Amino acid sequence: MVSSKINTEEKILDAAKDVFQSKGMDGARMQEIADKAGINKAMLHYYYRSKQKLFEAVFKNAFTIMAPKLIKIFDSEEPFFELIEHFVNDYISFVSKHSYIPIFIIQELNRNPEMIKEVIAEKFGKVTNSLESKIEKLVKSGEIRRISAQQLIINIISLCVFPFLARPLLSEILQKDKRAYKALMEERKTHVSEFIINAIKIKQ
Amino acid sequence: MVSSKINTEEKILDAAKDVFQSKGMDGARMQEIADKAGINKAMLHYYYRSKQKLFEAVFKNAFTIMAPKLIKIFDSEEPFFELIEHFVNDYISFVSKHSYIPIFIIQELNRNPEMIKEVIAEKFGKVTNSLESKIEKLVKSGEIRRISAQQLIINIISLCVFPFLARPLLSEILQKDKRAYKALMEERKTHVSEFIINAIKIKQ
DNA sequence: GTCTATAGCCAGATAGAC
DNA sequence: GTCTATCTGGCTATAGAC
Repeated sequence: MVSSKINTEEKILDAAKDVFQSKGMDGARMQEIADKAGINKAMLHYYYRSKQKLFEAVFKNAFTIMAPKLIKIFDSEEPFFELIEHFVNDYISFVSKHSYIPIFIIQELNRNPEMIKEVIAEKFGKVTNSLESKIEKLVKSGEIRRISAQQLIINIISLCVFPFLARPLLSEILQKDKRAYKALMEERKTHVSEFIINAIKIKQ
Repeated sequence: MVSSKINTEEKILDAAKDVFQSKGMDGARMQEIADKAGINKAMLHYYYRSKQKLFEAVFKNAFTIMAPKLIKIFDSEEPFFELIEHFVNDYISFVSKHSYIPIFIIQELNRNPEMIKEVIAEKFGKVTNSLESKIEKLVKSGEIRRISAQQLIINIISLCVFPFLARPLLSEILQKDKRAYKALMEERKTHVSEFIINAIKIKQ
């Protein structure tokens, strides 16, 4: 029984996602994808022509899931401190559930930086400007400290994502097993936004 | 002239470093390493027996360069705020010069998390404790805000390293070319420590 | 120690029957 | 659409001459 008659095309994409995201483009094997999808190698080529094309489908998919979550920080009308709280909480929750996605995207973009131009569109350009001017306004009105908007954006994303990329290293340094590390990440949903707000808020 | 008669073994390790760090274990080709070292494939096996062994030599080397720089944050006797300033400045300088190393280590540790146990020794365990108790002391004496020592450590490392891992993504989002992104990283040498200190310092 | 030549394997891709 | 069988090429690794 199980997933008997969903689209073969989708079964392939699902299996490919697992394999590519854990092994990377170069480490992935078409045979393993076929096995995991419950079909044979020939079918992979029937649907996707080549390993490269299949990989691109998986990558674009991952990026398409990731981008809207990320873009929320640029794109909200909430008051700034609430925006930070919500973004940090939501984004860390998302990455906790899909921890393969960031390392996959980062890794493959470093392998082949040109890929980004195919997926990013100009979506981001406009929204970054709007956040930047929002931050600059808060600086001028004296609600937050003088700070570079771009640096602040980098900081927010860094604090949310990095601990998931570096989990093997950090969990060893901090002597945390899997469960304890997960608890630490859970804590971060509130810790990080407090940290950021403390860094920028001007006390009256 | 040039590097004519340095050890063949070192020439190999140098070439292997370049290739493994830009292509990863799976993407690297022994032929390319041989070409870059100016010798032939047979020599690679003569000196290192297998691709795996050569890779391990490169990985341990990279980790051995990285670890002492990282460990400085745990291991210094400076006053805490100065420690942060110096660590952030030095670590970002280091990563700027060797930007392949962090992505290489992170990537390969995710591919094979067991590797860490072979390289990390217990060096880290002791020093983390010492930093943690130092932070806890500052919390109790009211010099810095109540904060989890471990979260703070994660934050510091995140803010230093992540922008180099995510450069292809961030430089596209922020619309920075290579030169402008480098300038942003230069700025971070002071920006990040100010940000951290503002986040934790208690104003009188 | 260093080379050329090649063994041996395994991957991605395709042909062609059903 | 789905399969089996196979081609073709490229890779790691080794044998063996110098």
